[in-house]
Amino acid sequence: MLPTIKDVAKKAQVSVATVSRVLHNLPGYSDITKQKVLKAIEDLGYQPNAIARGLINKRTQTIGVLFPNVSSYFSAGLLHGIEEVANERGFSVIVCNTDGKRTIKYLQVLREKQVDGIVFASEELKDEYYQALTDMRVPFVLVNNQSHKYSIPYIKVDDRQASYQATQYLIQKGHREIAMLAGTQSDPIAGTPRVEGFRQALSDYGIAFHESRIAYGDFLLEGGRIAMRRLLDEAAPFSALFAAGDEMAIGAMGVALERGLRIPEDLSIIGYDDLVIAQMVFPPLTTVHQPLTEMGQLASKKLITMIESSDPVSSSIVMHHIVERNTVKELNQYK
Amino acid sequence: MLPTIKDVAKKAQVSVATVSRVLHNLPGYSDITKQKVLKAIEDLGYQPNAIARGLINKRTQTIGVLFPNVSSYFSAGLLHGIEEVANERGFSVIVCNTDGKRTIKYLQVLREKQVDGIVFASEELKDEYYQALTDMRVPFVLVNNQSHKYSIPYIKVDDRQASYQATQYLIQKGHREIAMLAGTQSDPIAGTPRVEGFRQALSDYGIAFHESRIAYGDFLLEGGRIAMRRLLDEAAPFSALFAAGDEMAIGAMGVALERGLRIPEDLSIIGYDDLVIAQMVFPPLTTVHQPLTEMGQLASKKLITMIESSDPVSSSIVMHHIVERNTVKELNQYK
DNA sequence: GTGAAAGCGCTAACAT
DNA sequence: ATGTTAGCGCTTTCAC
Repeated sequence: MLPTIKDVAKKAQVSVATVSRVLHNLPGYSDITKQKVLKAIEDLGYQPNAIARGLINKRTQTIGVLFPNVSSYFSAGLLHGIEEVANERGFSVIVCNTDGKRTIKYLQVLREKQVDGIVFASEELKDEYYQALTDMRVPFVLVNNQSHKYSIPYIKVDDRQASYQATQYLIQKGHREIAMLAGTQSDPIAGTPRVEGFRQALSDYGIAFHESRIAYGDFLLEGGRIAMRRLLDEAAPFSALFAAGDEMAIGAMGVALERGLRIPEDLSIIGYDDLVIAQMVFPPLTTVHQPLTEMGQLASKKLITMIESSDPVSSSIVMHHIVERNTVKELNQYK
Repeated sequence: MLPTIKDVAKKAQVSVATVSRVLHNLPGYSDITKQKVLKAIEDLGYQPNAIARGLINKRTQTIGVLFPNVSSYFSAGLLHGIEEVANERGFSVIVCNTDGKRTIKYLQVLREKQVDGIVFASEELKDEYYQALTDMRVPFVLVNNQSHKYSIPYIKVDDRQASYQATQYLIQKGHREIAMLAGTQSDPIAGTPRVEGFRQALSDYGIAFHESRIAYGDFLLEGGRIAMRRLLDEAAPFSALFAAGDEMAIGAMGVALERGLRIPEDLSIIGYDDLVIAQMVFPPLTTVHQPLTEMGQLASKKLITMIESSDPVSSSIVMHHIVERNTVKELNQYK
């Protein structure tokens, strides 16, 4: 049995109340008692029981984080940031991999475990989830994700604008025949807005939009490969490609290379996300950087602010930027 | 305030003991009371408080996982497996990013939070950690890591053998001039054993070992790049390279490509780990597969077995295997 | 300056 | 079949 506060009290020959006082640096004991207590704690190797504390304080100093897929690079980056500031502020984090179907179940678990707040990442906030979340009466924030229906603090980049700029970047490098590898068509967060940004940029620069030059993937490597083949086989020729996710961009690079296309000489590619792999592939991928760690940090900060002060916090649109590496060629005619 | 068992009892007009009984499907109540209780639970939206439960049961149904770096691909894969089976068995997981220096602090937190067990991943088990761990009196397992001093269940691949086989694979493809990109020289887990396997294979096949043909990196991309340049500049020429980690292998690929070497035509490369990126680079990397998810699953299974039965469990050497992709060329003279 | 005691939400032994 | 009660380890009010 681990030593409890009672053991300490007995050993120091004081009451548990006094032990508790010195534990919390509250006033009300002589210096000599303090020493006795400290010594007893030391001798016994006593450490307070956070469970018992939590029962009284109604605070567990624990937050829950829900991801659809913990092992994606994306989640890993966010988690890193979330865990970092949570830790600094004295909170632990319970990770939950919803796999897109265990969300409700996990919310229940988190409620039973009495977490003090929740980070809800990369998944659409369905009504059902919203309901469960508000029922628990703890604050929560959305990451890489936003709700139009409810006003919940969120942290994300402006997908539409980032896509616009990625497209614009290609245009400014002299490209006019540009194809797009879009994400899941139905995805209201990372799907539609990125396509809109792309189309808007083309339109603003007076470039006709060819429906054939857009193919839909699922953000994953293999989906990117398949969509890329379709593009290469069926679309009007293009000199540049905007992929709405790095994995897809990398899949596309592979397909292009297999077909003997050199990158960027024969085909320019710009990705989206700036996953760590973007700098590992050859040639290194030019892409839109999303500050994942920072987003995670912000999420924790906002959440903990809400937990500790219960006053409302604002949402954040974090800055993306284009990281120029070696997959986009400047076309001669513009030089 | 969330409803408590008392609220349910009052509403159902029974005692809390009865509510507790139906909650746990224990015998001792009529069907009619059961209905009343169930209805009250439903109406109130009651969910039990796991903190209060934990205080009594001395079980929190929570495990802690310590990683030196949560956001590495490596940890992400392990975490995935760990979380998956933990969840199936009714446990939550608290992640801790030790960053190589917060280990002791985290162990303290996990103790205070009364976790039921701990997965200690990818970090050397120093005496100090061992001490803290045993002091908490909860079971723990080691992943990708092992202790020679203490007998703690661990899960890992046989690094020495895997390296031997990777080297052997190159030899069997006809290569005799083989260089190695090793990991951190002092790393007793993933460093030394891999070098030993490499040397042993060369020796067994009667190939002389050139000290110049081995360069040390740090398992990371950039370290791999630097070491590769050194190899290319200073080592006796070689037709094949064994990199003790995929990130380093990919860094080496980039350097080779930059120098105009074609892979695998001019240089064959085999990696180690089979991180998801291995299949994303071009050409796809031949490498030694480590079943990360499976290792994570095993870790959870063993740990939970220890928690629930407190009888000892064995260690596991999990199977690696070589995944043949396109970075190793079969040399003509052997055809 | 210090202690006794109530109680957080729940379980389990003991009554009835 | 159902209720009463004593804690689990801690915090905190109230006495002294």
